[in-house]
Amino acid sequence: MSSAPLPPKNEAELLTRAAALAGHSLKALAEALDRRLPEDLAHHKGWVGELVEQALGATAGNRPTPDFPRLGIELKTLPVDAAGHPTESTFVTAAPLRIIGELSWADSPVRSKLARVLWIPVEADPVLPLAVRRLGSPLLWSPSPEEDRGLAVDWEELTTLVREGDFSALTAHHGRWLQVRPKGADSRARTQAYGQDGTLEATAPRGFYLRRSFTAALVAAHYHGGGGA
DNA sequence: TTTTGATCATCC
DNA sequence: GGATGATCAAAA
Repeated sequence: MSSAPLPPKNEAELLTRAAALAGHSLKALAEALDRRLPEDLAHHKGWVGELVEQALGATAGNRPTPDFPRLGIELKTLPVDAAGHPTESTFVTAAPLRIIGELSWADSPVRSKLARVLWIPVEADPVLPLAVRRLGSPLLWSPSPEEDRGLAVDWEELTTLVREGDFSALTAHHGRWLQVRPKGADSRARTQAYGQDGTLEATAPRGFYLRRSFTAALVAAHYHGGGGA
C-alpha cells in the first residue's frame, strides 16, 4: 500500500487487498495514506470507516451508491472487542419513512444494502489507543436464505409500525436482527412522515441498524469462533 | 439538508 | 454489560 489505490477491478482483487491489510494498525494505514490520526473517535466517529475506504480504493464521498459501485459491494468496518465480538450495532441505511409503506422487502433499501457486504473487523477495545488498533481478516458476505428470511420478518414488523404512524411506538425494541433507531444530527432533527391520521407530521429521522447479535453470529460462523482478527 | 461514515453517553 | 437513544464530522 502506498497511496489511495484505484478501485479494485473485481471481487478477488478487492479481497486480496483487504486481506493484505489484516494485521496492520490504524497508525500504519493512516501514515501510508498521509492522514492525521485523531486523538480519539469522539469527534471523528466515521474516521476508521473512511480510512479503510481509502485504503481499499472505494469511491470517496457520500454518494448513495455502494462503496464499490462496479462490484455492487458495500464496505463496513466492524468494531470488535478482544474476543472478536462486535462492540456496536451496524448502521444499514436511512428509513424512508414517507414511502416505506409502498416498499416490500424485495425492493427495500435494507435488502439492497446488505446484498453483498465486505466486513472488515477492527479492534475497538477502549483500552487500545487508536494508533495501535489493527484490522482483522475480511469477510465478504451475502445473506443466506435463512438470514434473508429472518431479515424480511423484521422488515415487515418494522415497516408495519411505520405504516401505522405511531412513532412513539417505533422504538429500538422491535426486530430480532434489524432494528430502527434515530439517525440524525441530534434529537431535534426532524423529517416528515405520515402519522396515525394519515397526514404528514414531523418526527425524528430513523435508520435501520443490524443488532450486534446478528453480526456476532456472522463472524462466529465465518471464523469458527476462533480468535478472529 | 441529506447522504455518507459510525461511536458516544446513559439507562436499565 | 448490553441496548437504546443521542450525537459528531465531512461532503454534496
